[in-house]
Amino acid sequence: MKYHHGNLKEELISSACKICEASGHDHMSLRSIAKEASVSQTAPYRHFKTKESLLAEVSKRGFEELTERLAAATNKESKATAKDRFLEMGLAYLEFGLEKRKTYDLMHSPVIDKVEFPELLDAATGAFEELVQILKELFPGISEDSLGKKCIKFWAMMHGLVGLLDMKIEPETDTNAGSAMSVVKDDFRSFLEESLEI
Amino acid sequence: MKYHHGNLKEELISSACKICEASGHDHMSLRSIAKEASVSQTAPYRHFKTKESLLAEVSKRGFEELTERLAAATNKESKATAKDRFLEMGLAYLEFGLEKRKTYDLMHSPVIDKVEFPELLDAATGAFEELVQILKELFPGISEDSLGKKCIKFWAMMHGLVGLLDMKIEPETDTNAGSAMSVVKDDFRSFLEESLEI
DNA sequence: TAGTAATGTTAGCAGCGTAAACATAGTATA
DNA sequence: TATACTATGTTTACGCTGCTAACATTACTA
Repeated sequence: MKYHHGNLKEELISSACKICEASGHDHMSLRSIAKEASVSQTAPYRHFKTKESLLAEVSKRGFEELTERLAAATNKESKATAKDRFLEMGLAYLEFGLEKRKTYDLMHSPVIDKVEFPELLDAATGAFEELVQILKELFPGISEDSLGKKCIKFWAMMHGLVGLLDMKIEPETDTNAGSAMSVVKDDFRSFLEESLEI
Repeated sequence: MKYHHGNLKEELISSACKICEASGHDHMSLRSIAKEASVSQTAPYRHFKTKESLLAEVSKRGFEELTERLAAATNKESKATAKDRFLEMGLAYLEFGLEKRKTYDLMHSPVIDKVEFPELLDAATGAFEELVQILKELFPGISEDSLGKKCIKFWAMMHGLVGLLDMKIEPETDTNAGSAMSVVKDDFRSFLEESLEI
């Protein structure tokens, strides 16, 4: 029986990330995470005060990856116009949300109180900041007030869109031409371009 | 010991609704619901196949109430213009989301798979239909395609807004003038009016 | 009035988060 | 180098959970 794993904390987090994306955060048990890391059921308590704090770490990693993706999409090094990079960012957000659906759910789940985990709040805010920056670039000299409104509208829309796209609520128009899935997938760029008018 | 409660199913649902709004859906236990209804721990199983199906019923009631509120806000009997009634609807949506925050979370939680509960999906779609109707009225002769886009954008934005307003992610601009809370509470109507341009 | 279906209870399972007590290993100090 | 201390693992156990099975009571129906 060998004690001292060496890098257990990190391995627990990555096990947790794996299980989260595979089964969803409400099917994650501390015991199954420990098992995945080949360690006793209570070992995680040497590295995390509660289960919630481990989930918070998973959520934080999610926001960090999202931030990276958004930053890459709006990369100033690119020769693309600010508008094009803005559109890329919107696409990147949606892609992350749909690709890492269950992690995205955890990130937005009320199960984890962000107030209790300042680092998680920072990570979430960091992702939001990417939007703030590109919109500042798109609308130079914009007032703080207008900028705030634009950010909120766009962020909220993107967040809501992920939910709709995943069929949590599927709209129903007469011809079903308005299916969220079809509308956005068919012409996401024009959809986003129009959104700039918000 | 008196058997046969008489109206247990309904009482379980209302107990569940009460506990949900009080503690949040992840702190609801079947046992606490049964206790609230002064009945044994396994009694609910005579009326609900699983805990999830009871939660689905709570969620369904939530969508029904939301639908009622949206319908009341856009009431055609009213002498207000279509635009005003549209704004009222937006306000009603936000009010519901913030007022019944925990129920709203359950309604949008992935814990309940709407595909497994067609009646829940119907209830959710019913709420969405209220938006479709008022937008049709606002934009007579609009194409199905455009209508679909408008609906999706608006619905997504409102949903995202509820999340932002509840500080799940609080935006951070230089002066904090862009706080979701302040932006929307200060001038919700103008915020929504601009949204019509989407 | 007898038989059956509906609806309640009790007992008990396995899985959960977590705390307490104990075991081992690595590190700092005498 | 010996010893104490700290970090990090295990074992055991508690109360709570969703759920099943077996049983009890009441309501309905032939």
